[in-house]
Amino acid sequence: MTGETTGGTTGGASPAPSPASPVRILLCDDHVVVRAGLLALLGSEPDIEVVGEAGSGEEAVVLADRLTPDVVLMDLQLGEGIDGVEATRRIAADGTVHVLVLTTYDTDADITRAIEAGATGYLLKAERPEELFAAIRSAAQGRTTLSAPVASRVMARMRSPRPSLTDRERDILAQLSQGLGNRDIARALFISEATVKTHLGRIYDKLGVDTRAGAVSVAKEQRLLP
Amino acid sequence: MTGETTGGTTGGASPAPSPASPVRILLCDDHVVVRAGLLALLGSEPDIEVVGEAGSGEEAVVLADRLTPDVVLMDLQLGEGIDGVEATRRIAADGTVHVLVLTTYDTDADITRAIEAGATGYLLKAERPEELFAAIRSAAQGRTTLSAPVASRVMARMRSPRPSLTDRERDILAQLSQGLGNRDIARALFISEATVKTHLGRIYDKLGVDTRAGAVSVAKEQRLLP
DNA sequence: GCCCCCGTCAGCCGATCGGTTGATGCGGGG
DNA sequence: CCCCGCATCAACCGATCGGCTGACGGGGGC
Repeated sequence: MTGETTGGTTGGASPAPSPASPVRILLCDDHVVVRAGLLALLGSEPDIEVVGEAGSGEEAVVLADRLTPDVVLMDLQLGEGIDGVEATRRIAADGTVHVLVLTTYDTDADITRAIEAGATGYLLKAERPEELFAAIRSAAQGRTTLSAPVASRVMARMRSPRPSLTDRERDILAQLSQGLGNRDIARALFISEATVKTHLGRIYDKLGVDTRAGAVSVAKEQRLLP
Repeated sequence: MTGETTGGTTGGASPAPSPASPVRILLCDDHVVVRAGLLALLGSEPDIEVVGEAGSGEEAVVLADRLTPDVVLMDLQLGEGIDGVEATRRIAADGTVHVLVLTTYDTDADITRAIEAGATGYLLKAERPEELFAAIRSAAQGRTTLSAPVASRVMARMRSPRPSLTDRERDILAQLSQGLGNRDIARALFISEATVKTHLGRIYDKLGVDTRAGAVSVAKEQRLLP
């Protein structure tokens, strides 16, 4: 289906990102003031046009499908409902709409999850407006832009082996952060205590700790849990 | 010094919040887009004038002193330097400038710390613009406005005794969240293991948990730690 | 076909934790 | 002056944790 993704001078009928037709934007953020801010900021740029606003992930998915904007500006923290990563995944799934993540946090977990979900770029809200404009124009053409601190983290992550947990380890960690003991975790996940201990040991290794309290602390800090 | 705090029709020379002279606002937020958003949003209101912007707590304290705005719109999370609570404390100290907290989180700890620091109101960024305008006008006259969810939490807190920790308990909790064992915590704080255990027991009681992992989890969630 | 990763499980041991009871000293408010 | 909240410490006990070694099966990649 998708066929031609970008190219620069597609002779298509309607959505041709060129100096003639502005970049069409869909905003997604659960905070009214942030949406208003982006609206005002982007209003000053003649070649950028906001065609829609979404206050939730679900809304963004629907509007992205209906409006087919060039770029969706997506926050990762969306309060109720699906989070920004999931919304990004669904919107970016068919490859027609580019998602540019614009959020507050530059934690490893957020960045990698967003990129894995198919985000075209990752910017921080503290970024200078010029950077945002440039990133939007890049994203419209499918080019990736990362904030400087984000780029640093990505590079660092590429170098270091792997601080990523398996699905099962995340399950264990989730129970652990409820303060459950090994026996209770085992019961909750329908496995034996021995297995729980095995997983915990590996979690400690990966997070660089050696106690459950430390593991919970690191997990919360790196936002490895919902 | 302070003398007349508010009154409604002070015959003073310069700062008289009346329909004639607009409410003078100082913005404080470390995110450019948020400041831009507030600027745009408030620009639509004729009786509200933004007289300054600060990107850090320190800057806000200086500008509040120099510009003596009617209201400071203050975010609590400010990245580098002093946080919004500390900035609020310093600005609100002499009672001439009202601080209206406008932030993302409605956790108990944030709310109470902000109010204790002297904030005149507490709004969430997800609030409707009309609420924000109304709150600003109220704050200019020293009247308190709370977002609905914030008000609920405050009421709930008034009813329930006090999930607040003592200073020493917070010290213990901080060490605990580093994943330290009782012996290490004792050494770090120059007390005996027995004392650490005593404090921990009380912390468990107050947080409604019975393990160290659970305590760290609750502490992180309620933002009881820096 | 082999190997590696993932998830599962077992047993052992010393160290640590959580709960309990009880005691001391210091400071502030009634 | 007495009481209470806070911080400090002691000793004890059973339960739990963390580290270790070793094992098995299934799925994916080479």
